[in-house]
Amino acid sequence: MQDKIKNLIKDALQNLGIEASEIALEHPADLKMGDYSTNVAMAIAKNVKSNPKDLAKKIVTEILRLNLDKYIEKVEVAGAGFINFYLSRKFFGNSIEEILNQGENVGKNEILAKEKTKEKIMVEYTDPNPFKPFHIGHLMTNAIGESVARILEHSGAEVTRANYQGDIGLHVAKAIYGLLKNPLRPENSGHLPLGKVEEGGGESVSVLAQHIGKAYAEGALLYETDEAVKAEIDEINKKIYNRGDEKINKIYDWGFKVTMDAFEDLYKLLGTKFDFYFLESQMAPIGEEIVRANMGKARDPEHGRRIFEESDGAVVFKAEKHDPKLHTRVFITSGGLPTYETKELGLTEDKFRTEPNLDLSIIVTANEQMDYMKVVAKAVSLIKPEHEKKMFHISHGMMRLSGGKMSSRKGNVVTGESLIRDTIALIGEKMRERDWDEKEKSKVAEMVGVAAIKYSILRSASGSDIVYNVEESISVDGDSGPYLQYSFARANSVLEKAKVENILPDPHAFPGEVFEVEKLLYKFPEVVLRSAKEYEPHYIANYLIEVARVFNSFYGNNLIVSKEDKNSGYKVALTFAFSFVMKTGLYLLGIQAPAKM
RNA sequence: GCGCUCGUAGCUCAACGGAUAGAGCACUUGUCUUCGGAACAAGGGGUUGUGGGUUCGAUUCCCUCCGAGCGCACCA
Repeated sequence: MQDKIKNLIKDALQNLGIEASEIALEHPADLKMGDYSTNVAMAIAKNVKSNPKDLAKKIVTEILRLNLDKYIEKVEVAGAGFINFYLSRKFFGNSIEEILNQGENVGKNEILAKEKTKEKIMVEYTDPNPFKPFHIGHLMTNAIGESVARILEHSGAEVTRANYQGDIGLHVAKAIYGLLKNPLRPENSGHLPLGKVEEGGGESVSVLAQHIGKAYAEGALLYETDEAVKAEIDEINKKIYNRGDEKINKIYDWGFKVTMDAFEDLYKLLGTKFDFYFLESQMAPIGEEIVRANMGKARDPEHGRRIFEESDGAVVFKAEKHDPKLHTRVFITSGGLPTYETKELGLTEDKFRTEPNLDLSIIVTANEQMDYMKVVAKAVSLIKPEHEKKMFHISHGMMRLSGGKMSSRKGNVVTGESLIRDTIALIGEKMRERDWDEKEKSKVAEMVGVAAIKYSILRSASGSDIVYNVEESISVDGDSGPYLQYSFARANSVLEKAKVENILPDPHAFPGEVFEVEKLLYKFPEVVLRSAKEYEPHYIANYLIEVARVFNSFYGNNLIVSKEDKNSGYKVALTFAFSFVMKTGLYLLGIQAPAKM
């Protein structure tokens, strides 16, 4: 449709003897101003020495003369010289029919399927560290990464999901120190932040992981304040590296498994299934080898300098020599240990070894890591330019807390895990009156709770920080994930009723008027496309909220299922179309759509 | 100090250089014997941080200043 209108405008201009290179066609902000709108008249008025409004009128006359498409109802000049196109009843009926044919495939496109081969994309996200709590930042990268992965799949790419975790390092030593101090035994389970131990028998991995999180916090605190403890933790750190101490090995292996299992439970809840797990300990040697190989002999062709050099006993990369906005970073410490930068280098290499035909490697992290990611990318561009061209970094804002002190509850910080559990509990409370099977209820509460959190992350552009208000908690009405799910569940029960009353969807039985929902539904594929091109899920989130609002309004003002109404079949078709768009849209955000809630 | 990101209603956020800057929350009022009230209908609330510039047109692009967040060598 878009192309049709563009061509129509082009033809009209040509007949008027006017050259126009690019024709901007957009949807007006207000539905009253038509379905498509162009500003060509204003843009070129100056060149042809005419006032925009007169020019617009001329163009419209020419368009009308060129014979209208059956899908275009009318064309008007408005405002300062806009040309607005109104689509016909038939067009909307048609678009509803199209959505019904596509079902949950609605909005699919093939921009990432070049010449019938799918583009291979790896998305790395979440990246929590074993022995540390799953915090709110991990929740953010997970929500964004999963959504981006799904959007790219919907655009024809073959996506693999990767997770990268710091399985060694000082943080592990701190946690193990804490665990040595407070071993986990039944008699001193007073150390546990004990709520109830879930589901029978022994402690769940979730509770055990919380215990490890506390141990880490204690170790981290004492590391800063107590010299003796600091020395002790440094000693533990060495033992972890060389695996020389049997007791520590045992605790390490146990703790690693517990935290990784606890993460896995969360991924399941959040709807993520990873294809690859990369571990820092394994990336380190790969990175070190690259660094060593590029000292001395290897040269940056452009500047003729060594890429890595020694400085104060450490191996550094002076990125500012290549780009004044970058800075020097240490790759190998004076103590001979590889830093995160080196491991990142190894990770990049390992990703391309794992997936040799990778077309694009996307990494999702918080923007606090932006600058050093740029330094690493610069290093990669000098060592393996072919890899650097295939790397893309999505950096998102941080989740900040406002409204009251977060520690005011149980003297605890809000971790990602506790936020999820609290939100689900809140939803469960809201559903208490429902006389459903308990298992079903808690399943739905999980879906709704996760939706509330994911939506609150994905509703705004991913670059900026988002503020989470502890006191008001995550929103469940109005502009929220549950609102989207609710409108879907509602549509679903209307469709159930239609089934019972034996009213079949009929996209041809349309009434004279065009409902506002229809004016939004056909835009879904465009929105998906934009999200895919910009790696920005929030366009979909904003779109869905608008559609949901308009559908709820339609629902409120119309009796959809009615034997008396000859247009009922059309309204049912419309409701079907809405439910497909909503379900698919939610899926792209990584949110499930329960049939009832 | 340097670099990056940002500043929109009381709060949280939208607006691919376009038309009267839009939503939700909160506040005020109305709808409840129709398919799900996690809803619908309506109302008040704005000099888009400041001052310039580019443009037919600027919340959007450029510059000044003010303010915030993040990052700037052996942590990740």
